[in-house]
Amino acid sequence: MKQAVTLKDLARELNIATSTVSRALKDNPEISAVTRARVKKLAKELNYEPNALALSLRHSKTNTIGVILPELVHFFFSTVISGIEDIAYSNGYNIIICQSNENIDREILDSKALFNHRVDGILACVSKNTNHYDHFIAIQDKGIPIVFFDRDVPIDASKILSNDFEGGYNATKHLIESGKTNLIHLSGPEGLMLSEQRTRGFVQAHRDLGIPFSREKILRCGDGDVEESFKIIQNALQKGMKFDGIFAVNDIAAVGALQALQEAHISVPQEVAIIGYSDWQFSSFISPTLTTIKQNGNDIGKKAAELLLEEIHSKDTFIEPKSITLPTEIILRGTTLNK
Amino acid sequence: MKQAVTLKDLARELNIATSTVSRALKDNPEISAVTRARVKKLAKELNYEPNALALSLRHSKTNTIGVILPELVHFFFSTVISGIEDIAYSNGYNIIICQSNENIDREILDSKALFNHRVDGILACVSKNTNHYDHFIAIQDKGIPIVFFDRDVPIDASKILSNDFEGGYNATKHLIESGKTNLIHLSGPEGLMLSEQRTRGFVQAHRDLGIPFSREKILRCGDGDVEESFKIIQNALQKGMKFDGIFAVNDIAAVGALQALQEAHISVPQEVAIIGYSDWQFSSFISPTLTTIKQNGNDIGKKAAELLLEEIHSKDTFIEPKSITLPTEIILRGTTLNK
DNA sequence: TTTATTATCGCAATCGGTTGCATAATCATA
DNA sequence: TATGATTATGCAACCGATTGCGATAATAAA
Repeated sequence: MKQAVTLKDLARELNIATSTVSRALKDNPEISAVTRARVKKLAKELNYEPNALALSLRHSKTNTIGVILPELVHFFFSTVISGIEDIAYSNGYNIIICQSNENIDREILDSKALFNHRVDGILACVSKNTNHYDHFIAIQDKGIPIVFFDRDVPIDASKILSNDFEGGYNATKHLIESGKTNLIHLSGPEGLMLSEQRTRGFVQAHRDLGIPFSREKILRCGDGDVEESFKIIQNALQKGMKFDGIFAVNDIAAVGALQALQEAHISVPQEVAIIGYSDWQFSSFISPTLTTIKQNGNDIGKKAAELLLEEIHSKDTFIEPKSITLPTEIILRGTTLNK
Repeated sequence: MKQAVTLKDLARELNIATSTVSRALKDNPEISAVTRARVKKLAKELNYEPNALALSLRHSKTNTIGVILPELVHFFFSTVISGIEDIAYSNGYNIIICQSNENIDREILDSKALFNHRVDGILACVSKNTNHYDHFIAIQDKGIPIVFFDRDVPIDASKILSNDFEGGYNATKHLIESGKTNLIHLSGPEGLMLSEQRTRGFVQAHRDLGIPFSREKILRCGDGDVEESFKIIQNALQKGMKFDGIFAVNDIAAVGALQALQEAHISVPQEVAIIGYSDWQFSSFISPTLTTIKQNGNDIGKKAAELLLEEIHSKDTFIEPKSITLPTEIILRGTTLNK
């Protein structure tokens, strides 16, 4: 099987030193124009491409950033990746993507693999069940910057977060201002700061707007699939629970709730309004269309990548970690709008 | 800033040669038990991790496979990736994912980047507008195996395809057997073999079942967003075009069609039935739920990765390219079932 | 003609590991 | 005691590039 062409191959062919070839290819003025031309011609003929591994080893720089995230299949994350790619590519960086499948063990393996590949930096969104952070701290200690996004972590590092409190607050406020005052909340997994913030927003909006609130209005919905929230709402209805509005921790949970309501012949939004979170792709397809809180994933990805590159480029001088919280936006659609 | 620990660091600390350290860490019996223990102890203390770059360079093996695909945001592709990951990880390989954004120029850059990183092999799904293949052939010539998936290409290489002809055929047959005999087809981009196969299936089913067919039943729908097919169907209705069934090249196009019909107060599936393709995540959420052709992305990813690994492991001995076509499955739902 | 100055190019170390071979030390055997 | 076998370790080349420094030859200046 053919092997890739190396500098040495070119040098042997032209009967000159590899160092000369190297310099010629990068237009070093110390090499005569004649030699430069000869080298370049042969390089083109043989389709020479430099070995990035060797370069990385030499320069201790891979021009690669690693990305760890829970699941690719989430629409939000795929928009984050697009944002990351935009910034990375335009700065000459490649990216390696790992998905942890919401599993801390996989996350640990991934982080180790990225370190072993000597990525120049890491962008990470921790898994739902990540409850210790040694694997990230160990990498930071080796001098590799990490920027966390979307999900907050108790680590001294830069973070790009979405304002989940505000999102939860505005979602709830919108429901209340639409005339719904008996709300329930499908909350996310316990311990995931992002979902706790949304819940906090839900509670605070009740207080600020003078709506009574009790703890049993919060229904835990941690798995994040349609079936789970479907059953939870179905169950609530069977128990005779009364409510006229639902704030779901994400659009998937909102869809499950919607289906349960439709099956029970409860009209949406007339009898019960629903608001989701994250503006998944399907949310504008379904019927009625789903009101939701949009996090701009693309922006989050871009900001996170920019921040990381900044830290990479000033590796020696210590940089104070920044924490940026991006605003959310409410997308009004059919599940809360009564036309 | 701290630097990563190297073999040399360990050797200096222990006052022995790096080669001894290297051997000790991998339990080489030529090294005395005492030394081995000392080395391992220090390695653990300093949190030594081998530099994958150096290893790769030395062995001319990165244990990494590159993946090129059009867009991550497609549900189908994210399932393919999961399949690839399963196989890759369990065989000790990492993956680098690049998305071409359906753009051949980006695809060329990606393929070059992957080659420069000396991935051991590449899994590729070409972009819609890829019309020449030199960039892939150049890489093959350098001895790096490539396996293509989902979209067929005129290259001598292994391929894992989905049986798009069969899918189109069965979709059409299902519509006809449901009593719909005046069908239109929202077809995919011209030149994309996969969409042409689906169209071929559409035509052949008409022939086999004795249903008259004319070319104007095929409406080109190349962009693949909801708005496009929405307008196409809206336009067709305004022109007074008659039809009682739609076979869409994918679920996104099917949703656009559904919306156009609903806006025109045409009942689905009673007046017009719809069938999509690929079983996107949202297809079971929308109302009515969408009948579709399912391609098992996970299987495609797994098979493709398995085939690639096979070729990687027998790099020297020539391997005859295999072409595997996986069957599709029809998922019956609301847009064709009249309960 | 001799010395100084350039213009070109090669040597060799380096990045962080691996590995064939040589070497030194220890031990057993005749 | 000398020899051979065994054990434990080090030396140095190598993977594919880069780069400081030195070498050589050609040219210019004195």
